[in-house]
Amino acid sequence: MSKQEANIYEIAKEAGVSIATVSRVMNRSASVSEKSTKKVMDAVRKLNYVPNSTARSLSTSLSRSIGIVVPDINNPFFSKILQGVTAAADEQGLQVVLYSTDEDTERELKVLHTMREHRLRGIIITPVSEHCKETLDLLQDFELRGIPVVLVDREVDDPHFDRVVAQDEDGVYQAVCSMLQAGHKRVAIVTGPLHSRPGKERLRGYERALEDFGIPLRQEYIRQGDFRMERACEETLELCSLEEPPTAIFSSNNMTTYGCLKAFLELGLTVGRDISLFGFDDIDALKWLNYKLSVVSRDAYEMGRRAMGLLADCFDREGFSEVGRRESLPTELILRGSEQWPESL
Amino acid sequence: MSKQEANIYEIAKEAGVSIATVSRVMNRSASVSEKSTKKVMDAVRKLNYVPNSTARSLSTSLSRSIGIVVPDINNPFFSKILQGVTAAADEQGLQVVLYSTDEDTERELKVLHTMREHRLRGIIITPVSEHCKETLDLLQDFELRGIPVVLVDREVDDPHFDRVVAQDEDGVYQAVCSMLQAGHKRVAIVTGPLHSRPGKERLRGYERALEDFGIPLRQEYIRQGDFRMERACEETLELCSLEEPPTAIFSSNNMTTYGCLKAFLELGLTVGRDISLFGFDDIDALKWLNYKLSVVSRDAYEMGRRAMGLLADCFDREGFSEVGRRESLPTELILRGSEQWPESL
DNA sequence: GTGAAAGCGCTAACAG
DNA sequence: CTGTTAGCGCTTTCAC
Repeated sequence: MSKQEANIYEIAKEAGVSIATVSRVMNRSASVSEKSTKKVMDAVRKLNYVPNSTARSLSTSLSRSIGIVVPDINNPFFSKILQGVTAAADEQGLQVVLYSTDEDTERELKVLHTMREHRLRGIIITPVSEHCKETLDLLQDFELRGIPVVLVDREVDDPHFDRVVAQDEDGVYQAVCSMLQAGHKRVAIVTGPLHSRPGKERLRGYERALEDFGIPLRQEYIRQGDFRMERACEETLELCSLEEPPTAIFSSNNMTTYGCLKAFLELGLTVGRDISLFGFDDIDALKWLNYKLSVVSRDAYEMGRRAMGLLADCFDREGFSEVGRRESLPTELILRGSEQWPESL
Repeated sequence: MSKQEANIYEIAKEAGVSIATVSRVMNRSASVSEKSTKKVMDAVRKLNYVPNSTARSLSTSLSRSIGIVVPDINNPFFSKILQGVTAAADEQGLQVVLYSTDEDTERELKVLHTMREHRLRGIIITPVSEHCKETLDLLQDFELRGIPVVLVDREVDDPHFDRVVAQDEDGVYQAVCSMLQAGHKRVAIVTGPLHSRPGKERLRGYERALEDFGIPLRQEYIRQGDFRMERACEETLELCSLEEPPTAIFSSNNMTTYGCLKAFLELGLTVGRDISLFGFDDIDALKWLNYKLSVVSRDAYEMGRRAMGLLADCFDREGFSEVGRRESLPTELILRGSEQWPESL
């Protein structure tokens, strides 16, 4: 019953060499004679030795773990990002420490504080809000301490950080154009929170498309949402009860899309027959159910991978550049027909 | 540009006390005079000091992080568990290190190996397979080293570990009974992998229900799936093309349910009109879309919390008991009508 | 090619 | 109440 962990001294003793030699063998850091190597390896096997990474981190003052902060683990978009990050981190031999903020600024600050104690090598984060001063301070503090930060999807008021985002505006622009081309004149949008880059950019794409088609913006067609189903449902209900309701709606994210669909159900409206709908972010469930919804799609998994890539890059470079790099991934228009002019109109 | 981290010595010097006093103040581990406390706190603020948890871990040989190993981050069931675990861990001041196996035994072994280097305080895992000897060895090795392991949902061939599971058999039994009560005589099941507890138990629930209703089992109605959509779709297609096709199907998990629905779509069958369906695990997307599917539901979030609870419990106790505890959470029958005798039959 | 020894930053006796 | 000191397990000069 050896509840004890063997340490480097025991291996050295067992192998009849010094701890320095053991260390060299374990890290292949310098050449060691074949004879010594074998003796060490035998001892390692015999005592079932595994080096203690905590001690190693302390000694080298270099951690092997990165932190990732997501606002909502359950949203498929973020779990895909998480998947991308963990896959890429694994390839680099890095561990991923997971933190969740539940879209709550208070929790975000708390999380960021505890993260400071744990010597993380770097941080990947989708901040709750883009204008939270305290969050920004904390993130800057990390960089000051030599811990690089990479933003994903959402940004903060500081061009300094590296970031990976999608070309939201462009995607939405094309999506709305496709609706307008289909003959729609009254196109509405349920936006995301306008204090965040994604929310703002998607709205801008919508506005630009309307302008290009010479269609004046109507304030009552621009409903602000919060990327959550409930709110989106309410806004959609109100949209549909306008004197002159829209014939098409653009929904700004996956949860918003569910909200729109829920509202349609309550009103007895069928997409493609009574109204048109275009969503942002593809939804596996709908796809599998063969629900013909056109969407602006992006590769969340790849976004996660890229974020890890940028971070790993920072590790290699000395110092930090004044202005962060910005990886902007393309979006893809997936047309499944729901953008077309509804049959019954 | 203080890219340097302040350490306990600098604080001690700045405050004019010894490092022991600083340590005591930071940990409230012993009483320190008000005067000293204030001096230390001032120094801490001035130098923006944050204790180094790596050094602390090494010194106390007590880690503040636990590892969680999931087979598929993207499956909502596991992301809910993850949510429960992180929430509970957070309350205990513990960090969560995330590992993903992608349902691959090779990756699981690799992950488990790297986990040994990182001094985790405990481990929560849903193993890929229940009979993998190497995985079992590794898990036992953790326990031997004083690192407790808690199993979630799936088990391994060793009663020693603590575990949290759902009462799958019972839930499925009741579900199938409700279909039989509705008048169905030909009820099929698309199972999960039968080398895992969930797969086996759910099949047993199905069998027991049929027996209790005096309906002989028909092998052609028991189709083995793998908890994935594609396979479930194929099996369902075959089921429906039998000479005497079933009038009702029980699907053994959320992905399987998608597979069944996909098959129905291809065949032009509508649930509730042409065939009955009962699923295991509720699906948010379907619920939001007001899709009337009856399901056996369980609280994955709570399962995650319980797992963390059991683990925390192990930390407090000395030594390990011979036989692990087993928390068995109830399932809930959510009847939405899809279990009823189809209209058109 | 190898070993001795000085840290990495902190905790925890042990004296005072 | 406070300071001194010896580790925690490993890496890394610096001699030999």
